[in-house]
Amino acid sequence: MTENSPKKREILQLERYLPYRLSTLSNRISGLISETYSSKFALSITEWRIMAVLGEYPGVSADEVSTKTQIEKSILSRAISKLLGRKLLEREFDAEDRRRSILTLTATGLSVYDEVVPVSYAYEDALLTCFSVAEREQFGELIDRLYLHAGSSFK
Amino acid sequence: MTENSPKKREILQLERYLPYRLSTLSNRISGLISETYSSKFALSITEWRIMAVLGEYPGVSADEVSTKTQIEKSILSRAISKLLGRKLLEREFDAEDRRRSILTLTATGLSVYDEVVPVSYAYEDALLTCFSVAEREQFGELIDRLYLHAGSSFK
DNA sequence: TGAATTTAGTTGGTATTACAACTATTATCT
DNA sequence: AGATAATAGTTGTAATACCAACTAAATTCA
Repeated sequence: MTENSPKKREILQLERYLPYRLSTLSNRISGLISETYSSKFALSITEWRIMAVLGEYPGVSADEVSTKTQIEKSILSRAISKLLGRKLLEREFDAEDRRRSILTLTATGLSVYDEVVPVSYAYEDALLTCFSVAEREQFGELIDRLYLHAGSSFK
Repeated sequence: MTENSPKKREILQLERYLPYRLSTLSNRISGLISETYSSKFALSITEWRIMAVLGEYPGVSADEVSTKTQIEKSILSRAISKLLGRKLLEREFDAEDRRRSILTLTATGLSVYDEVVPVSYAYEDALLTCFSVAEREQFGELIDRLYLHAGSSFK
Protein backbone atom coordinates (compact mmCIF):
# COMPACT_ATOMS: atom_id res chain seq x y z
CA MET A 1 0.00 0.00 0.00
CA THR A 2 1.43 3.29 -1.07
CA GLU A 3 1.55 6.11 1.42
CA ASN A 4 0.16 9.33 -0.05
CA SER A 5 2.30 11.90 1.79
CA PRO A 6 5.47 10.08 2.65
CA LYS A 7 7.16 13.12 4.19
CA LYS A 8 5.59 14.55 7.26
CA ARG A 9 5.30 18.24 6.77
CA GLU A 10 7.00 20.40 9.36
CA ILE A 11 4.51 22.98 10.60
CA LEU A 12 5.38 26.41 11.90
CA GLN A 13 3.23 27.51 14.80
CA LEU A 14 3.17 31.20 14.25
CA GLU A 15 1.56 32.02 17.58
CA ARG A 16 4.42 30.24 19.35
CA TYR A 17 7.14 31.71 17.18
CA LEU A 18 9.27 34.09 19.16
CA PRO A 19 9.98 36.80 16.59
CA TYR A 20 6.28 36.93 15.83
CA ARG A 21 5.29 37.13 19.47
CA LEU A 22 7.77 39.89 20.11
CA SER A 23 6.47 41.79 17.14
CA THR A 24 2.83 41.59 18.11
CA LEU A 25 3.67 42.41 21.71
CA SER A 26 5.64 45.45 20.67
CA ASN A 27 2.95 46.57 18.25
CA ARG A 28 0.27 46.28 20.87
CA ILE A 29 2.27 48.24 23.42
CA SER A 30 3.41 50.91 20.98
CA GLY A 31 -0.04 51.22 19.53
CA LEU A 32 -1.61 51.89 22.88
CA ILE A 33 0.80 54.55 23.94
CA SER A 34 1.08 56.18 20.55
CA GLU A 35 -2.65 56.80 20.67
CA THR A 36 -2.14 58.85 23.80
CA TYR A 37 0.83 60.74 22.38
CA SER A 38 -1.12 61.52 19.29
CA SER A 39 -4.45 62.47 20.82
CA LYS A 40 -3.15 64.37 23.84
CA PHE A 41 0.00 65.93 22.44
CA ALA A 42 -0.27 65.65 18.66
CA LEU A 43 3.01 63.78 18.56
CA SER A 44 3.91 60.64 16.68
CA ILE A 45 6.11 58.07 18.40
CA THR A 46 9.00 59.17 16.23
CA GLU A 47 8.51 62.79 17.14
CA TRP A 48 8.26 61.97 20.80
CA ARG A 49 11.42 59.89 20.69
CA ILE A 50 13.31 62.79 19.21
CA MET A 51 12.04 65.09 21.93
CA ALA A 52 12.89 62.51 24.56
CA VAL A 53 16.48 62.35 23.38
CA LEU A 54 16.72 66.13 23.40
CA GLY A 55 15.27 66.26 26.88
CA GLU A 56 17.97 63.91 28.03
CA TYR A 57 20.80 65.22 25.88
CA PRO A 58 20.21 68.84 24.95
CA GLY A 59 22.39 70.08 22.13
CA VAL A 60 23.01 66.82 20.31
CA SER A 61 23.05 66.73 16.51
CA ALA A 62 20.53 65.06 14.25
CA ASP A 63 23.09 62.40 13.55
CA GLU A 64 23.50 61.64 17.22
CA VAL A 65 19.74 61.43 17.60
CA SER A 66 19.76 58.98 14.73
CA THR A 67 22.33 56.68 16.28
CA LYS A 68 20.64 56.86 19.67
CA THR A 69 17.14 56.13 18.41
CA GLN A 70 17.74 54.03 15.31
CA ILE A 71 15.54 56.47 13.42
CA GLU A 72 16.60 56.57 9.80
CA LYS A 73 18.12 59.90 8.87
CA SER A 74 15.64 60.93 6.20
CA ILE A 75 12.74 60.27 8.53
CA LEU A 76 14.57 62.17 11.19
CA SER A 77 15.20 65.11 8.90
CA ARG A 78 11.54 65.48 8.05
CA ALA A 79 10.39 64.95 11.62
CA ILE A 80 12.82 67.61 12.82
CA SER A 81 11.51 70.04 10.20
CA LYS A 82 8.03 69.49 11.47
CA LEU A 83 9.03 70.01 15.09
CA LEU A 84 10.97 73.13 14.16
CA GLY A 85 7.88 74.41 12.39
CA ARG A 86 5.83 73.83 15.51
CA LYS A 87 8.53 75.60 17.54
CA LEU A 88 9.03 72.67 19.84
CA LEU A 89 12.67 72.49 18.77
CA GLU A 90 15.38 74.96 17.99
CA ARG A 91 18.32 74.38 15.73
CA GLU A 92 21.69 76.02 15.43
CA PHE A 93 24.68 74.86 13.50
CA ASP A 94 28.04 74.24 15.07
CA ALA A 95 30.45 77.08 14.32
CA GLU A 96 33.38 74.64 14.34
CA ASP A 97 31.70 72.22 11.95
CA ARG A 98 28.92 73.80 10.06
CA ARG A 99 27.46 70.48 8.94
CA ARG A 100 26.67 69.56 12.50
CA SER A 101 23.32 70.67 13.88
CA ILE A 102 22.74 71.55 17.50
CA LEU A 103 19.25 70.70 18.59
CA THR A 104 17.47 71.80 21.73
CA LEU A 105 13.93 71.89 22.99
CA THR A 106 12.37 75.34 23.11
CA ALA A 107 10.55 76.55 26.20
CA THR A 108 7.35 75.30 24.59
CA GLY A 109 9.05 72.03 23.77
CA LEU A 110 10.18 71.67 27.34
CA SER A 111 6.72 72.30 28.68
CA VAL A 112 5.33 69.60 26.40
CA TYR A 113 8.18 67.33 27.45
CA ASP A 114 7.34 67.90 31.09
CA GLU A 115 3.80 66.85 30.41
CA VAL A 116 4.62 63.77 28.40
CA VAL A 117 7.29 62.29 30.65
CA PRO A 118 4.99 61.43 33.58
CA VAL A 119 2.43 60.00 31.20
CA SER A 120 5.08 57.76 29.68
CA TYR A 121 6.27 56.54 33.02
CA ALA A 122 2.73 55.96 34.24
CA TYR A 123 2.08 53.84 31.19
CA GLU A 124 5.24 51.83 31.73
CA ASP A 125 4.31 51.29 35.37
CA ALA A 126 0.82 50.19 34.44
CA LEU A 127 2.25 47.71 31.99
CA LEU A 128 4.65 46.28 34.50
CA THR A 129 2.09 45.66 37.19
CA CYS A 130 1.72 42.18 35.76
CA PHE A 131 5.31 41.43 36.82
CA SER A 132 6.86 41.10 40.23
CA VAL A 133 9.89 43.24 40.95
CA ALA A 134 12.17 40.29 40.34
CA GLU A 135 10.42 39.49 37.09
CA ARG A 136 10.78 43.04 35.87
CA GLU A 137 14.46 42.92 36.42
CA GLN A 138 14.75 39.53 34.81
CA PHE A 139 12.69 40.60 31.83
CA GLY A 140 14.77 43.68 31.28
CA GLU A 141 17.94 41.68 31.49
CA LEU A 142 16.74 39.10 29.01
CA ILE A 143 15.59 41.74 26.57
CA ASP A 144 18.92 43.50 26.69
CA ARG A 145 20.84 40.29 26.22
CA LEU A 146 18.72 39.25 23.29
CA TYR A 147 19.09 42.66 21.72
CA LEU A 148 22.86 42.48 21.92
CA HIS A 149 22.92 38.91 20.72
CA ALA A 150 20.71 39.68 17.73
CA GLY A 151 22.94 42.61 16.86
CA SER A 152 26.27 40.90 17.16
CA SER A 153 25.97 37.41 15.79
CA PHE A 154 23.71 37.88 12.85
CA LYS A 155 24.54 40.81 10.72
CA MET B 1 19.59 83.64 46.73
CA THR B 2 17.03 82.72 44.12
CA GLU B 3 17.08 79.28 42.59
CA ASN B 4 16.93 79.45 38.81
CA SER B 5 15.00 76.24 38.08
CA PRO B 6 12.93 75.62 41.15
CA LYS B 7 11.33 72.45 39.76
CA LYS B 8 13.63 69.58 39.01
CA ARG B 9 12.81 68.35 35.60
CA GLU B 10 11.85 64.69 35.37
CA ILE B 11 13.94 63.07 32.65
CA LEU B 12 12.87 60.12 30.56
CA GLN B 13 15.66 57.72 29.80
CA LEU B 14 14.61 56.42 26.45
CA GLU B 15 17.16 53.64 26.29
CA ARG B 16 15.82 52.26 29.58
CA TYR B 17 12.18 52.71 28.66
CA LEU B 18 10.52 49.36 28.22
CA PRO B 19 8.19 50.05 25.30
CA TYR B 20 11.10 51.56 23.44
CA ARG B 21 13.39 48.65 24.18
CA LEU B 22 10.78 46.17 23.07
CA SER B 23 10.24 48.08 19.89
CA THR B 24 13.90 48.27 18.93
CA LEU B 25 14.40 44.63 19.86
CA SER B 26 11.49 43.55 17.74
CA ASN B 27 12.59 45.73 14.84
CA ARG B 28 16.07 44.34 14.94
CA ILE B 29 14.86 40.75 15.01
CA SER B 30 12.21 41.23 12.35
CA GLY B 31 14.60 43.16 10.16
CA LEU B 32 17.15 40.40 10.20
CA ILE B 33 14.78 37.62 9.31
CA SER B 34 12.78 39.63 6.83
CA GLU B 35 15.94 40.14 4.85
CA THR B 36 16.22 36.39 4.46
CA TYR B 37 12.57 35.96 3.57
CA SER B 38 12.85 38.66 1.02
CA SER B 39 16.14 37.73 -0.59
CA LYS B 40 15.72 33.95 -0.57
CA PHE B 41 11.99 33.62 -1.10
CA ALA B 42 10.79 37.02 -2.34
CA LEU B 43 8.33 37.19 0.55
CA SER B 44 7.60 40.04 2.89
CA ILE B 45 7.01 39.27 6.54
CA THR B 46 3.32 39.89 6.03
CA GLU B 47 3.17 37.51 3.10
CA TRP B 48 5.07 34.87 4.99
CA ARG B 49 2.77 35.20 7.99
CA ILE B 50 -0.22 34.61 5.79
CA MET B 51 1.38 31.53 4.31
CA ALA B 52 2.35 30.33 7.77
CA VAL B 53 -1.25 30.54 8.93
CA LEU B 54 -2.43 28.67 5.86
CA GLY B 55 0.20 26.01 6.40
CA GLU B 56 -1.11 25.50 9.89
CA TYR B 57 -4.81 26.03 9.17
CA PRO B 58 -5.58 25.23 5.54
CA GLY B 59 -8.93 26.51 4.39
CA VAL B 60 -9.37 29.46 6.72
CA SER B 61 -10.88 32.69 5.48
CA ALA B 62 -9.11 36.01 5.05
CA ASP B 63 -10.97 37.25 8.06
CA GLU B 64 -9.68 34.41 10.18
CA VAL B 65 -6.16 35.09 8.98
CA SER B 66 -6.69 38.67 10.02
CA THR B 67 -7.75 37.84 13.55
CA LYS B 68 -4.96 35.28 13.92
CA THR B 69 -2.18 37.54 12.67
CA GLN B 70 -3.39 41.01 13.56
CA ILE B 71 -2.85 41.98 9.94
CA GLU B 72 -5.25 44.71 8.99
CA LYS B 73 -7.80 43.57 6.47
CA SER B 74 -6.93 45.94 3.65
CA ILE B 75 -3.28 45.00 3.86
CA LEU B 76 -4.33 41.40 3.96
CA SER B 77 -6.53 41.78 0.94
CA ARG B 78 -3.75 43.20 -1.15
CA ALA B 79 -1.19 40.70 0.08
CA ILE B 80 -3.53 37.85 -0.75
CA SER B 81 -4.05 39.23 -4.25
CA LYS B 82 -0.34 39.25 -4.75
CA LEU B 83 0.07 35.70 -3.48
CA LEU B 84 -2.83 34.53 -5.66
CA GLY B 85 -1.10 36.18 -8.62
CA ARG B 86 2.07 34.28 -7.86
CA LYS B 87 0.02 31.10 -7.53
CA LEU B 88 1.26 30.42 -4.03
CA LEU B 89 -2.32 30.53 -2.78
CA GLU B 90 -5.66 29.35 -4.04
CA ARG B 91 -8.99 30.84 -3.16
CA GLU B 92 -12.50 29.51 -3.28
CA PHE B 93 -15.60 31.01 -1.78
CA ASP B 94 -17.80 29.16 0.65
CA ALA B 95 -20.96 27.88 -1.02
CA GLU B 96 -22.90 28.35 2.20
CA ASP B 97 -21.73 31.92 2.72
CA ARG B 98 -20.41 33.44 -0.43
CA ARG B 99 -18.72 36.30 1.38
CA ARG B 100 -16.39 33.91 3.12
CA SER B 101 -13.18 32.98 1.33
CA ILE B 102 -11.48 29.65 1.64
CA LEU B 103 -7.73 29.96 1.33
CA THR B 104 -5.21 27.20 0.81
CA LEU B 105 -1.61 26.95 -0.25
CA THR B 106 -1.09 25.58 -3.74
CA ALA B 107 1.44 22.83 -4.41
CA THR B 108 3.93 25.56 -5.22
CA GLY B 109 2.97 27.41 -2.07
CA LEU B 110 3.48 24.29 -0.04
CA SER B 111 6.89 23.69 -1.50
CA VAL B 112 7.91 27.24 -0.60
CA TYR B 113 6.40 26.73 2.82
CA ASP B 114 8.44 23.59 3.32
CA GLU B 115 11.57 25.54 2.52
CA VAL B 116 10.83 28.50 4.73
CA VAL B 117 9.76 26.65 7.86
CA PRO B 118 13.18 25.16 8.69
CA VAL B 119 14.86 28.48 8.00
CA SER B 120 12.48 30.18 10.41
CA TYR B 121 13.10 27.66 13.11
CA ALA B 122 16.84 27.79 12.59
CA TYR B 123 16.72 31.53 13.01
CA GLU B 124 14.70 31.27 16.19
CA ASP B 125 17.12 28.71 17.57
CA ALA B 126 20.09 30.89 16.72
CA LEU B 127 18.47 33.79 18.51
CA LEU B 128 17.76 31.78 21.59
CA THR B 129 21.25 30.44 22.02
CA CYS B 130 21.87 33.40 24.30
CA PHE B 131 19.36 31.98 26.76
CA SER B 132 19.45 28.88 28.90
CA VAL B 133 16.54 26.49 28.58
CA ALA B 134 15.04 27.85 31.77
CA GLU B 135 15.47 31.41 30.56
CA ARG B 136 13.76 30.64 27.27
CA GLU B 137 10.79 29.30 29.08
CA GLN B 138 10.73 32.21 31.47
CA PHE B 139 11.06 34.72 28.68
CA GLY B 140 8.23 33.18 26.73
CA GLU B 141 6.04 33.18 29.77
CA LEU B 142 6.74 36.80 30.57
CA ILE B 143 6.09 37.86 27.00
CA ASP B 144 2.76 36.09 26.93
CA ARG B 145 1.70 37.53 30.23
CA LEU B 146 2.63 41.03 29.21
CA TYR B 147 0.80 40.61 25.92
CA LEU B 148 -2.39 39.58 27.67
CA HIS B 149 -2.03 42.27 30.27
CA ALA B 150 -1.50 44.97 27.67
CA GLY B 151 -4.53 43.75 25.79
CA SER B 152 -6.93 43.47 28.67
CA SER B 153 -6.34 46.37 30.98
CA PHE B 154 -5.63 49.17 28.62
CA LYS B 155 -7.95 49.35 25.70
C1' DT C 1 47.83 72.51 -1.78
C1' DG C 2 44.32 70.13 -4.02
C1' DA C 3 42.01 65.82 -5.39
C1' DA C 4 39.49 62.09 -3.33
C1' DT C 5 36.94 60.45 0.53
C1' DT C 6 34.04 60.84 4.39
C1' DT C 7 30.36 62.91 7.02
C1' DA C 8 25.84 65.60 8.06
C1' DG C 9 21.83 66.54 6.43
C1' DT C 10 18.13 67.05 2.60
C1' DT C 11 15.27 65.57 -1.12
C1' DG C 12 12.87 62.50 -4.50
C1' DG C 13 10.84 58.26 -5.75
C1' DT C 14 8.67 54.16 -4.33
C1' DA C 15 6.69 50.81 -1.33
C1' DT C 16 4.00 49.96 3.05
C1' DT C 17 0.81 51.06 6.18
C1' DA C 18 -3.39 52.72 8.32
C1' DC C 19 -8.01 54.41 8.01
C1' DA C 20 -12.26 55.11 5.97
C1' DA C 21 -15.64 54.52 2.42
C1' DC C 22 -17.63 51.26 -0.45
C1' DT C 23 -19.85 46.67 -2.49
C1' DA C 24 -21.86 42.36 -1.89
C1' DT C 25 -23.83 38.99 0.93
C1' DT C 26 -26.03 37.26 5.03
C1' DA C 27 -28.48 37.80 9.45
C1' DT C 28 -31.87 40.13 12.37
C1' DC C 29 -36.04 42.25 13.63
C1' DT C 30 -40.82 43.71 13.17
C1' DA D 1 -41.47 39.52 3.39
C1' DG D 2 -39.04 43.85 3.68
C1' DA D 3 -36.29 47.11 6.03
C1' DT D 4 -32.13 47.44 8.94
C1' DA D 5 -27.98 45.97 10.63
C1' DA D 6 -23.89 43.20 10.56
C1' DT D 7 -20.08 40.82 8.18
C1' DA D 8 -16.35 39.72 4.48
C1' DG D 9 -13.69 41.58 1.48
C1' DT D 10 -12.07 45.45 -1.82
C1' DT D 11 -10.59 49.93 -3.09
C1' DG D 12 -9.14 54.98 -2.51
C1' DT D 13 -6.36 58.02 -0.16
C1' DA D 14 -3.23 59.98 2.93
C1' DA D 15 0.53 59.30 6.09
C1' DT D 16 4.66 57.00 6.91
C1' DA D 17 8.69 54.45 5.91
C1' DC D 18 12.73 53.00 3.29
C1' DC D 19 16.41 53.55 -0.07
C1' DA D 20 19.22 55.95 -2.97
C1' DA D 21 20.83 60.14 -4.98
C1' DC D 22 22.18 64.57 -3.95
C1' DT D 23 24.42 69.01 -1.68
C1' DA D 24 27.52 71.08 1.35
C1' DA D 25 31.16 70.91 4.52
C1' DA D 26 35.17 68.81 6.51
C1' DT D 27 38.92 65.44 6.47
C1' DT D 28 42.53 62.62 4.46
C1' DC D 29 46.41 61.85 1.87
C1' DA D 30 49.58 62.21 -1.96
